[in-house]
Amino acid sequence: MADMAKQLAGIPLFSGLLQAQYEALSRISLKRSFLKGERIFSEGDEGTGFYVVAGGRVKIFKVSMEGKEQILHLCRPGETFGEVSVFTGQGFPADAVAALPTTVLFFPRAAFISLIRQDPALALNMMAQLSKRLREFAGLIEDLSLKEVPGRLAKYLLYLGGLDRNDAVALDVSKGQLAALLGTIPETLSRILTKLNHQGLIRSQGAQIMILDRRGLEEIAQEGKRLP
Amino acid sequence: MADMAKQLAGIPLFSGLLQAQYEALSRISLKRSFLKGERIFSEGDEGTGFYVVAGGRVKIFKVSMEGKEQILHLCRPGETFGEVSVFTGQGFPADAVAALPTTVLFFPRAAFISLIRQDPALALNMMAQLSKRLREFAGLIEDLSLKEVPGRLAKYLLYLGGLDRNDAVALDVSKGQLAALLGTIPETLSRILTKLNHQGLIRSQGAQIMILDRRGLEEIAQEGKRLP
DNA sequence: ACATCCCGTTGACGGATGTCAAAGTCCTTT
DNA sequence: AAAGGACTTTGACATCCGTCAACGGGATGT
Repeated sequence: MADMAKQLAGIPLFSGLLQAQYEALSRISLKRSFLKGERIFSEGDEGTGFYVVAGGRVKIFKVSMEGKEQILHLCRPGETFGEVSVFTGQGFPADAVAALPTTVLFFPRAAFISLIRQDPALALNMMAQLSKRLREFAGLIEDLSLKEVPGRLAKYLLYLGGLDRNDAVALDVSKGQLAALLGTIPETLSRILTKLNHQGLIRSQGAQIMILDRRGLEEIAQEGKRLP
Repeated sequence: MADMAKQLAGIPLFSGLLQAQYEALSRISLKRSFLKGERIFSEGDEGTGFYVVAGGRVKIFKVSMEGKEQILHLCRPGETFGEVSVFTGQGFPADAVAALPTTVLFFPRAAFISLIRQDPALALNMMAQLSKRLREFAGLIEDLSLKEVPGRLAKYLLYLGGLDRNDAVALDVSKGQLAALLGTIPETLSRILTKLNHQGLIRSQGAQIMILDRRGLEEIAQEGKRLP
């Protein structure tokens, strides 16, 4: 139980809480594991609580009638998902599937809310979490509506390359999933990658991509410059 | 001061609080008014607090390099905006402009946070507010990515018509703004409205629109049926 | 080693939508 | 009433992107 508390302390949502809170949290939480591809919940399911990713990765997404999917978020360890329905009382707004072998902690709604009532720090953390997600979504909406696919891809590559100021980046998702993340389809993504290669902006080989011209990518990502 | 408290009680964010909280809220809030078209804040501005619409309407939006705008949300009386930067501590994630002559209440960040620490009900309300917005954004992302413009328009018309089960709806925004809300441009919106008229699904005349074929609109909105 | 399958790539094609230009309409102002 | 301006509509056009189809390659399992 003590190491459980230590594990919880490393999660942003639970940072800076009192010791008693960690014990309470570990008491109410349930550990669940999923195989890669296994569904965690579906859109519309009743939300009886929310989740924190302990290990693996969880894909939150919407699916169209024709089967095309738009990824809303890829949750990595320490991130939460399913919180929305805890506070609105409605069903989950999207689907959740394990994108890798995944372990999550589940926090039942009622018990968690009563903890929030007791500890304002937990409430503030949760609000920060929701706000961060809201900001991300606003960015995604902006990208989908105001940028073309090359712009979104360039932005993503720069994001990957900006993490460690490294020009050699490795895609951490399959290209099909990257397409769904960028709001397009694998064919289009493949064509644009080819163009970027041809233009000398990147050199890509499988999931390994070298950023050759940062400035060029920035022009595409920010100013919407066209690819010849 | 007493009527101020009464006014606050009508706002979802502040529902169900203790009397003392209403007094505290009115003490820390600032009333501000804006002319139609006046800017309330810009993306990136430091967020020193958040707002509640008292009267009028506030447009929250993103603008592309080329000047196209995507409306994220039209805030009506009782709704909040600018909360995200209160909890993330970063700048505002979008622009805010008064879409009508507008009055807002401004709540400075530090004072509001200290109120949250004192009243879990306020915290829970705020989380519900954030969650509701998150759900909306998820829907907008889904629409932008997975639906075509006719689908988004049909959904919007059905939304307007569904409020009072009335088949005679009146657009409450200009067509240019509606286009920005749907993630398109006025020309495209105009063409699609013409098509819907021609198809006998609606009969539109200026801002007045008669829904003639609900089922037909639903097919377009949900199943992505094409317009001939 | 071979077959199979999944993923990614490439090509041909069409449709939806943004761009540019111009005309038309409505409302406000003078 | 006339004039001006903003909003809306319509047309011609370009292009991005999704669809369909076929191919290639690497991984897995028999």
